Amino acid sequence: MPKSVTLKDVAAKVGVTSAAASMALAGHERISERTRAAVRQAADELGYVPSSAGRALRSQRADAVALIVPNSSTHVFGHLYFMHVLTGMSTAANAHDAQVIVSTNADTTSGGVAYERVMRSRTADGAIVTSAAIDDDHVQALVASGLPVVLIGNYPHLARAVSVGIDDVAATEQLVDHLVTVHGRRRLLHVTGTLDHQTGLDRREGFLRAANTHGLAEVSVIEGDLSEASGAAAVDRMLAGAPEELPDGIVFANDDMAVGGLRVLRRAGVRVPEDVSVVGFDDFGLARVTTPGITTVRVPAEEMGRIATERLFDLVDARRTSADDAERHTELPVEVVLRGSCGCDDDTERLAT
Amino acid sequence: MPKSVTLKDVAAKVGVTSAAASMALAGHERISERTRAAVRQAADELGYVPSSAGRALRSQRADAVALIVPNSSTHVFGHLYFMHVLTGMSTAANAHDAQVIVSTNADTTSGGVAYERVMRSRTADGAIVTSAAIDDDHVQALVASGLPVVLIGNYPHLARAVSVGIDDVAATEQLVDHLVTVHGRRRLLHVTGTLDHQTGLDRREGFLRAANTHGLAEVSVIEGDLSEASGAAAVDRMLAGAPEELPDGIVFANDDMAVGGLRVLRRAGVRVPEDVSVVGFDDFGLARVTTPGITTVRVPAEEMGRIATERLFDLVDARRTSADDAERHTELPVEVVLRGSCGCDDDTERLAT
DNA sequence: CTGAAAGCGCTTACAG
DNA sequence: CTGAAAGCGCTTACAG
Repeated sequence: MPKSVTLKDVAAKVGVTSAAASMALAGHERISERTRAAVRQAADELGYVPSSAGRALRSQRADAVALIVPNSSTHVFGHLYFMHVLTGMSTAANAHDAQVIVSTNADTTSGGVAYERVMRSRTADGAIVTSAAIDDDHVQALVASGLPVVLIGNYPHLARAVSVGIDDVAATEQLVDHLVTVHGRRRLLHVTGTLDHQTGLDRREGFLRAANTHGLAEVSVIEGDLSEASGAAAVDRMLAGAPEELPDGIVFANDDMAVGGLRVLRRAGVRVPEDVSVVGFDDFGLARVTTPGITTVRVPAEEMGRIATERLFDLVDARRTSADDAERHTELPVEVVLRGSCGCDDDTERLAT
Repeated sequence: MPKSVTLKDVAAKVGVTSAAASMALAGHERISERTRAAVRQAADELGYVPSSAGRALRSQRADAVALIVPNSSTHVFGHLYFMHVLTGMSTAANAHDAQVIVSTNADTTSGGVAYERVMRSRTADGAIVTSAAIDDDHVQALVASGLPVVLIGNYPHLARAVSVGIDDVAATEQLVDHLVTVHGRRRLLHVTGTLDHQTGLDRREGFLRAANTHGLAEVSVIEGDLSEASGAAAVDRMLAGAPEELPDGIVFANDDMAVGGLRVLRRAGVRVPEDVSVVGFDDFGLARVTTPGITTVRVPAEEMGRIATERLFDLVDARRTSADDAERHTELPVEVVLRGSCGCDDDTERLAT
């Protein structure tokens, strides 16, 4: 293995102290222009790269941010979601010359201690936590500990936390509006997400609110868990009902469940969208690919990751200065994407306001 | 922000030196059982977590591994692929109490210097490089530098590199065998992947080899780039040919292109699988969801990530001992997954040998 | 203005 | 056997 080049090596080559070399590379005024140039050249020639450990130890800053993936989430939320968030984080982190650490909980049992370990060990200067359950004590503890954390999603019970999210209630209302207003659907079924997550509650709330607004009498709700299988199961249950009372529209709390639902409907010979309109939520990749394409709400996961990370760097920097108390929650706009599953034209995918 | 607890704090609480406390926590024999217990208790009470920077600086080891994502790849390869690899890496890294760093190249221009920076700065002890182009000089340089690196994929031109991959040639041959033997297809089209990646070359090679084995006279090849759009474009071009010479089977080098191809075929009124059999490659998530489902080869991306990381830790450890020269290349088995797009029964998804 | 020490937190090799 | 220094690589605050 190649011996790594230290600042001392660079300094020795030029004939200055390593302190001087450090300042030279930092472009410090007090080092003469000539010396600075010499040091820079020596560093280049030797292939010097500062040791992250040395720098971190001295500056008390790791120049890294962590994405915390709760152990339950890999299954509950899709791979695609995390990758979008990660992409957004990378963009922001690159802009700050910081590394991105992905922290998955090793064991399902001992749970969230891992969160705090990462933070207390100062491996990362702060963390992004996404898709945490409402009653996740570890997240609560992490936020309460005062370590820099930005949450993705809505956490009304964690009022002090900094977060980035969308308006799930309003977005779901928009979907229902569309089904009622454009496609004349009135017997709607909602298949919920996990109800221990705020998104699950909010999307259900949006569904019920819009149903109420439109005076829909025959609405039903089945609890799902965001998995393809649970979407399929919900439709199975639905089809077991009286034929004349079958819903003419299904609002799935995410696209995965809609995929499972579509499969069951197809096998049962129920035509989508002729007999039943279907809508999903997320648009992380699947909805575009099915036949028909799934009308859905596009969640800007990548932008959420990017903005959350920007906010996180604000927090980290604020610890040195103390310009705290910017806005606590950032809400991003979403778009409804119209495809074939609701009854719109599948070929010309359109974005509704 | 909470002041972080150091070893000195723990030591002070017990009344020993920090050196002794360090040894106590490490379970060192020379510290009495009583002291060890006292130190452990103090550490617990104070919530002590070792500083990763301090430890890394001292031990010359970061306890972290990096996943390097070449800038070109985010678009070329799917999000799902990286997430599978990342999941596998996390599993292995957790088992070694190591962090996972995701390193995306910031700028498209200056390119791969970022690779070496991460490594030379010792932020990570080693790196996994995946989906690198054949002529990627940066990867070559990284491997040549002697820093611990494990490649995912096949790199015949980098004979000394440690790598984990699958046999793309044989897998593609299996697909063709299936189309010919089971479904009687003989006029086959291959839509290639990117030909500056070994997988692209190997899958084409497998296609041509099998076509030759079966004595297929009317085969054609169109170059693609793994994107959905390029799959669609390839089929557009195919459909522009003489109707009586249209292929009766298409072998796409990945599922994304197959998705694009299916869309175009559907719009053109060509029935899949009745008129044309379609197969893809990867099975990272899309192929299961389309209608019909896409017959494909399941690439064990998660396992590749896990095993590559295990190999990487071997390399990192080998630098201290020197038990080098295990096997250079690990080849993992793949499965053909039969779905509806080739003509098999879509409902009972089967795995062929 | 500039040289060089001190110290971030840790662990091991050394001195007693 | 045990106490405490030395040093990993870095940068800033201090002494001259």
